[in-house]
Amino acid sequence: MSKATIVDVAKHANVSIATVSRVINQLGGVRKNTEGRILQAIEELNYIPNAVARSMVKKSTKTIGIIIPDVNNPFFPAVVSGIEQKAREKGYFTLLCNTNESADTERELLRIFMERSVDGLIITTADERGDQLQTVIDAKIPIVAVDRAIKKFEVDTVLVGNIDGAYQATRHLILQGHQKIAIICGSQNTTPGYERFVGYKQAMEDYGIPLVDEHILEGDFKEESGNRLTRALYHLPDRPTAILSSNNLMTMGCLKALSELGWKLGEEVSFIGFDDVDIATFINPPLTVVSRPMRKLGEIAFDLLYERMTRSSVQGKRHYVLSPDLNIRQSCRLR
Amino acid sequence: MSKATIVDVAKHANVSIATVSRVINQLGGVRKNTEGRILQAIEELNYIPNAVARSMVKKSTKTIGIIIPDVNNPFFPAVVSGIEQKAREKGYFTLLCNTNESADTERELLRIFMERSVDGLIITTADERGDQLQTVIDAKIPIVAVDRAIKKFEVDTVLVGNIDGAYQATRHLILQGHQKIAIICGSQNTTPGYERFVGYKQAMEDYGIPLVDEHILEGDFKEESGNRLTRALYHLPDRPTAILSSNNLMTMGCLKALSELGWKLGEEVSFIGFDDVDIATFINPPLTVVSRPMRKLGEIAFDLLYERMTRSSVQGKRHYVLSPDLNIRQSCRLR
DNA sequence: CTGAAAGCGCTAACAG
DNA sequence: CTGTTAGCGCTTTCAG
Repeated sequence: MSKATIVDVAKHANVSIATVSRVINQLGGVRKNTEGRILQAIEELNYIPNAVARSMVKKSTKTIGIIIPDVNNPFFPAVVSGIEQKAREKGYFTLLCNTNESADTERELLRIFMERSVDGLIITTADERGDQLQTVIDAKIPIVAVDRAIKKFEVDTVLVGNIDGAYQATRHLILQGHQKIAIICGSQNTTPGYERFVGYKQAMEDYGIPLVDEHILEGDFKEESGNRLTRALYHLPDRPTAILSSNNLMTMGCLKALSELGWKLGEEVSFIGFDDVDIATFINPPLTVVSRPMRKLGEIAFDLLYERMTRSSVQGKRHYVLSPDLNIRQSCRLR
Repeated sequence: MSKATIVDVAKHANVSIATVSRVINQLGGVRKNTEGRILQAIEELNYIPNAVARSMVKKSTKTIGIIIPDVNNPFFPAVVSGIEQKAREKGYFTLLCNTNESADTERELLRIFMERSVDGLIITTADERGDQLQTVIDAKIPIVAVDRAIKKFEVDTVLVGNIDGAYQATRHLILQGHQKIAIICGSQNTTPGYERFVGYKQAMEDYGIPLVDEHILEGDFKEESGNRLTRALYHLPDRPTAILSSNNLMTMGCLKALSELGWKLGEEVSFIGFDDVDIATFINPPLTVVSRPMRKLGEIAFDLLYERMTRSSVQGKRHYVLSPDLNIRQSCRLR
């Protein structure tokens, strides 16, 4: 009993395959009686339509590709659940792939997506220049950029206010009396990494606090760098009294370092992290963080994509910038 | 310039589509010269083979479906990365879906997988009875069960030694002098949930320690239940001196509860969790846990599936049981 | 309301 | 070595 086809159903119900197709796709215009026979045949033969064949003629796979740079960063899975929920509602399926921040892997993945004819693409790219997207653009496949912009092409984009978030965090620290505020930056060749630094810098300047080179360290958004750089700060002759970490993974590294060094969080050093981490509320003291609306990001991304995929011409590319929230808990103390 | 096909390439290179197909698929038997012309045509036209059309005739999509019950549990993404790496190496692509422990969602997903003709299925089912797999079995699509067995059908299975792990953990506690050992169980209608309880029970019995009903609580593998049940234990007149938590999410809940209650981990109450959590090593004291080889689980799962998909007849179903490790850190104290 | 027939882009015999 | 041709399972005119 291997895989009934539409032909089998047609024979079984004594109709043509066209009619079967009509009822499968609920196109109407079929007599109740015939429809009944067909439904019954489908049932009896355990017929399941072949989506591959359908895609072939419809030239639509009802599949969207999603590319993220790091599965191990909980931020992305959270964004992805936002996308997936919306997608499933609309009958779309997702192909989720991880580049590990490698531009080469991204190219390869993009090619596979093209081969598999995805109807749309949602991407947090590993290379914001965007040349790798040329073929996708040429094929007129809708693209939505999430969290990181694409320089080379005009595409719908949904970001969060990184400058804003970092500014708020830094100001919070300043208003509490801190002057020696260090920042552990993310990769400066990514927009989020760069912008968070900009927000920090702006706040410092606005409040007339001179920047100290030793207090500005560049990590790579991975845990290890957070750990390493926190240690570096600790061993500075002019130790900072507050630290701003540019993402969740590095925050984890920082926290481990603090604990290992015995550098008392909230007492000897104030701390704010970018992105909420699941332990934020239960470590002692609870962590003040800049939180980003992750699911929302994904939902909006899919909505934008969906419009492009269905409505033939949405004029102009849209740019969304969602606001982050400063989530004040107890890891910052007045000086 | 919308999507060149094999026909375009053939015309451009002045050969037949069959020859083009030969070079695309590297079947050999094509004169160097012709091959050159074809390659050039492909280049010039930006031709990308259409995987949908290929699947249609080859009756293989080079896609495997993966079903997991909870994306928010880091255990599963870890298993999945093991699967994906192996899969990608072999040229397979994965369709990853989450059921949220809903048997209905699982049915729906299974149907979609069938429609999309996945070549194989790796599943951690939300319903171990397995009736929902009937159609997949009928279609002779290979299945590998991971972490949870399937009762109704004989399928390749890869599990971890839950009884063993829980036994080791419990014994460790006992040997440290604990008698009042509580267990926060996972759902008892899942094998892992049940078996971990069995391991606990066996150890208790082997060492002649009577079971106390109030010390045996059933959670649902979610964080909230870990939190709630820990509180319940705390308020018991006969408070336990050690707790065994049946999974990572519940462990997080337990830890939060301990911290909120001021119930001193490692001092007033010893603790062992099933599954490593990323904060295990950096909270104070570091957590003793039963750790499972997650990536390995995924890798083996794919290997088994791959054999079934490629070799026509592998005789008999295989069952793997991987050993967990008791990772001793400092959250348990001698009494 | 229903059926016949023409593809969708590609692979796989089978001929030459 | 290369070309011709028959499908793969389904949707979609176009006729009846």
